[in-house]
Amino acid sequence: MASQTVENYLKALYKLADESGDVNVSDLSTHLKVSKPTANSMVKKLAKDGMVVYEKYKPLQLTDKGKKAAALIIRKHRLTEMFLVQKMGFGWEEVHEIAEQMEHIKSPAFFNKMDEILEFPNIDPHGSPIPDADGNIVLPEYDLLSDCEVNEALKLVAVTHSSLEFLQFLNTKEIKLGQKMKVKSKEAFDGSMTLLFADGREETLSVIVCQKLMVEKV
Amino acid sequence: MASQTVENYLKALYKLADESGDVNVSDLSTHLKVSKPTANSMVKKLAKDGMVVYEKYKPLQLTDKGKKAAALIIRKHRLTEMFLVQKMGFGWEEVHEIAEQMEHIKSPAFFNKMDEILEFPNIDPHGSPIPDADGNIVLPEYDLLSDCEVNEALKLVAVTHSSLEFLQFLNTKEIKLGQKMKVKSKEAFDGSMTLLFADGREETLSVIVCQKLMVEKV
DNA sequence: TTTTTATATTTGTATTGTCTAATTTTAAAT
DNA sequence: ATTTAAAATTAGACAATACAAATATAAAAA
Ligand SMILES: [Mn+2]
Ligand SMILES: [Mn+2]
Ligand SMILES: [Mn+2]
Ligand SMILES: [Mn+2]
Repeated sequence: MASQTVENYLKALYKLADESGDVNVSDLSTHLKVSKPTANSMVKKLAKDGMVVYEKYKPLQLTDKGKKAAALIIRKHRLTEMFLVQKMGFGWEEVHEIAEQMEHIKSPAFFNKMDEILEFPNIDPHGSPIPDADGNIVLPEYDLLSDCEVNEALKLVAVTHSSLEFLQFLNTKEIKLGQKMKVKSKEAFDGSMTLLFADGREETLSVIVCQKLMVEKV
Repeated sequence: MASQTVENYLKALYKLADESGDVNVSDLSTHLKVSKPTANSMVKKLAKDGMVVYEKYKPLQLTDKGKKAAALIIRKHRLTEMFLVQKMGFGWEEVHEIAEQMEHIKSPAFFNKMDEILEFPNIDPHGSPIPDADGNIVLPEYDLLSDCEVNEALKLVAVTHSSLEFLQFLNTKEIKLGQKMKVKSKEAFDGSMTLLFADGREETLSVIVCQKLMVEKV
């Protein structure tokens, strides 16, 4: 059974590859807030255990085994977040830190029960897909709000960053997943967008925010 | 913040003192399935941290600080067990192992939410009292079923051992907390008791079982 | 009181996961 | 083509947690 430490490395490798293609030891050390030698020696250990393909000075790659292990941890993380929000009444901004710990619980029965109580959800409270029990994940095809044009009718389906500060900012603006909206205007100068929500509300968001919101055309 | 390892030692010291008065290093090493030198060095570390009063070759004692820390871990354990049974549909025999891991989650908000959802329970699914948020615990005054006499009217209020095997045994006999019963007979020879339940059912239980059941006179 | 046994402790070693400092390799800039 | 900078690796150390073997102490038995 992998230690919590090893599990966190696997998850980090998976996420970094997902976000930015090639992953190097520095990325990993930055993401996990450990020194480069620490990340380096862990990578060698993971390679020895068949989790990572590793050649000195080359980008890191998870093996299929490593990917599956990582996906199963992410499954536990996201099921937990969904449970905390849907069944325990937490806000979407409060659940990440708790899930960060719960994802290491060793009990298939516990997570299966969560899954069942939640009626087998496909996404977590931030719109990220939940891998299935085999570690397979369906990557949804969403658009970045910042790439959308004036007059497009959209639905907010995911946020790509789930920091406390960002989610609290969205809370103050009453912006939630599932909301329908239309792009009213887009500033050429700074990329900021004014959105018209279904309930008539209008909000102007900076490009920095729009780049973190994923939408679907409706 | 105490490590999971340290938390397990504190909890073990608390439980052993509760069950058997004086605790020595061997008891601790047996209970936690570690060698005596390992237990010995941990005890010295706990003494240095003000959790344990320790003098070479003397019985071990938790300080008030150590007792409080232990009680707060036990609080998390028992709240979790209650949540798993009451809100997630687990059987009382399934929850101990999961709670053993969940008790180490660092998130007051998480356990406060559980407490609230459960409407501030006083006992866990096995009838053990749940310490309050300050680590104070009310020790209930129950009787051992094995000490009761013929014809006494009783209510089952707690089990003193929660092993999977014992709880599964009780399940097969459909014996649950809260059930009312009367002692129909008691064998002088082997101490076994025949109980008459409120629903008319009769069960004969060995003294070994009766010594693990706590009752209240009604 | 001496001997035996059980318990406890010390000593020395291993593993995991971390660090800093020094060195090496690769990539980028001149 | 050299030089410089960034990235990666190696070397050496340390804290936490564990063990086995050797030794010491206390308690029980003779
Ligand atoms: Mn998360
Ligand atoms: Mn984690
Ligand atoms: Mn328990
Ligand atoms: Mn535990």
